[in-house]
Amino acid sequence: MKLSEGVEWTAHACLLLSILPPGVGLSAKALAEFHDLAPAYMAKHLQALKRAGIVETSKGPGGGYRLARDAAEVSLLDIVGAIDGNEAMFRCSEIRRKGPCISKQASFRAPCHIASAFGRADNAWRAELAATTIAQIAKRTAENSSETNRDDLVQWLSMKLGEPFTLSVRS
Amino acid sequence: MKLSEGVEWTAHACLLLSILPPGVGLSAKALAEFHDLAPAYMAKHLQALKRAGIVETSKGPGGGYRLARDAAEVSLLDIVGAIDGNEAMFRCSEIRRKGPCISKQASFRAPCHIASAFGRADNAWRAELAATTIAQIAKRTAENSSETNRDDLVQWLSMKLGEPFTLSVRS
DNA sequence: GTACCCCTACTCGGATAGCGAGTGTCCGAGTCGGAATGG
DNA sequence: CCATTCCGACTCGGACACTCGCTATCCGAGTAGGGGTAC
Repeated sequence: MKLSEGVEWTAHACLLLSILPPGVGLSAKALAEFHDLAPAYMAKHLQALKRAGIVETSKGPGGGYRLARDAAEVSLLDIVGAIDGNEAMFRCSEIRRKGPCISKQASFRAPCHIASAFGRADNAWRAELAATTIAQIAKRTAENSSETNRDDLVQWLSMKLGEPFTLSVRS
Repeated sequence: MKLSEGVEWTAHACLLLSILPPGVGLSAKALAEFHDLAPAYMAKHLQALKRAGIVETSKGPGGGYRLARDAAEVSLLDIVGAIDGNEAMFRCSEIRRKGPCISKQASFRAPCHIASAFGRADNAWRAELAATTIAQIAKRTAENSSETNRDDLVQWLSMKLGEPFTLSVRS
């Protein structure tokens, strides 16, 4: 019952990608370096994001990963689904139908109430994640960041992109 | 991000224990047999329930497992905590503090908004499970069970307990 | 007949193997950009 | 000076080992109850 480590990695990666100008991307190596993570492993997770249609890729020099759609259209649930899959945490194997005291005349038209309860909990969890987008997180993070941190970020991105970079608020 | 199989096993086991008269228990072997499960593995999970204080045990002939408190005081969250632990699914490792563009003057007084969002989702999930008790599930299951199923259950329990057993609604 | 004792069967409880998903890494396929070259 | 070609470096993408936690099992510790025996 533990979320994959890659969820945290890719969520932060998407957060970084969301502040780039449209059409501009960053390589897996750069995205890993930014948070001091293993480059190869980060690349593996980013491939999962691409398979899910969250990011697009370009090969060759100057290529890399960029968001495939607006940051307001990328939810945390999308990222979780891309990395860990969309299966429910609780998977009912209908053990109530097994056992010695189940006769052939037994009927189970009603759903298993244990599975139903876990299903409701799962829906509540997913609803909360679906309601949180990368754009929202980026906005809140920007509002709480210090001047120093912003300057360092701008300088680092300018170096990595090979062109002057300025922070701009995107919807 | 998958719940342990033992959660389903022990939830159904608690459901069965909840309809027994006070002070009466069932052995791990019988609880496993009832749903056609591996006895040794079921015993392992039941030990986890005991460590969590959900069930009590008695050794020797006639002994076994019984609920340590009223079924209305046992929630699905208690069971999940006993089997899978109480740690949050998302564990923030604060990677935002790592990396080359974090200077010594950087300040992170505000919490990580990604971790906050996952924390809210976790709380929603746990709240739903905490609000569902074994007693509620037993009540709903009883209301939806057929006459045949109830008779088979009564007969099986009478045999296992070695004394006549009758179904009674408990709060 | 009664009280005591022992013994057996039954139960829990922790210690011990096996396996699969997640973790971590590497090398090949493809592509863009620029340098070199010839006109 | 300009167009073309070729080469190199950079990037993604999938294929390949490794580790840890869940799965699964077994055997020893402890106990209640019943049968046997002595009084």
